Amino acid sequence: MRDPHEMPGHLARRFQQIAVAVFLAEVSEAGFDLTPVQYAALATIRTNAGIDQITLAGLIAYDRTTITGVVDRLVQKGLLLRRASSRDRRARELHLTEQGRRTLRGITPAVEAAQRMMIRGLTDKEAAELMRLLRKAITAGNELSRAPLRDGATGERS
Amino acid sequence: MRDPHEMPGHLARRFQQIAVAVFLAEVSEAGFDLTPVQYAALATIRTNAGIDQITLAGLIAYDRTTITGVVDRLVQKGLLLRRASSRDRRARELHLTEQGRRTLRGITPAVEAAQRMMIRGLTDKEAAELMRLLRKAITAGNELSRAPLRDGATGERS
DNA sequence: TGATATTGATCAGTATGCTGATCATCAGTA
DNA sequence: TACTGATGATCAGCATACTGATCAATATCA
Repeated sequence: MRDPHEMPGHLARRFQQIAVAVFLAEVSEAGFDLTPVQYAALATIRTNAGIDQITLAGLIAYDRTTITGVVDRLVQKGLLLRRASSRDRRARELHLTEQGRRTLRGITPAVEAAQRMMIRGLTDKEAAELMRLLRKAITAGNELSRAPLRDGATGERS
Repeated sequence: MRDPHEMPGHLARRFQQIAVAVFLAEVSEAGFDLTPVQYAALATIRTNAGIDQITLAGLIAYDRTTITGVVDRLVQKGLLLRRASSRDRRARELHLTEQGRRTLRGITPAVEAAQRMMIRGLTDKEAAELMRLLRKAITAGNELSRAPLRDGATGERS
């Protein structure tokens, strides 16, 4: 374990580094300008229209202080609407714009190509096993980061 | 593949997020103030005294523009010496200070505890398989990021 | 040798991600 | 109702990472 290259932490960082690079390359080649983080936020808002920022952060495991900037940039790009909630004046309701919906539809092939590209060295069986092991490790470690996943769909937050 | 949570890219990001949080928690609890990136740089310089910054970046797959700031902060903390090379006046030679060596020795147990913690949900066999699959995917994707790994030990750069 | 290309390092700018703080609002209770 | 605590959002500050540019020094080759 003395060699940093054999440490899980190093491998995690390196795989993530490649994943982001591949995502940006594929998306850019398809003519879009969207980061992995922005894509995940957009896709999550599509299936949760009117969601507030904290709940959004929980659904994709982003830090609450990070989500502010991400939403800022998506609003800036015209892909998102942020408006005050009528029920809770602290909260902001998030909605896709028509351009946001178009962007999501158009970008999907590039995103899926990127997912295949970042595991291109693995067989299908190996790729499936990698996903399974990552999910298992992530589930066990969920509470260890400041921004754990909050599965809102199950009503856990109620 | 429509659910972002099933995408390799999302899993990569989340695992890395947990890995960093675990590292910082363990290291901080042991009384040290060092990031994963700073640790890897320090450990690599220990076994490659006098290395220049570009070579260091290649050995741990950091971007060359990132390494400048990392080295800055390590020098600031008194763990590293950066001095001009006599053979190539463009280059900076990096050396550990005595405090840098002491820090590396003292921090090792915490670093190893962190590596175990971030895969605590897996059996030993599963953990080994996860490492193998990550290494394989990373090797195949090495050239896809701006900061690929350059294995200086094999003399590839000669 | 002299023009050209390459290389080591740095910088400005942008985008995550975090720590810790603040502010307004809401919810619960005495 | 007034107090207290919790919550949604934002902010300042710091540390990765990246894009693309610049500068000085070195290497290469006509």
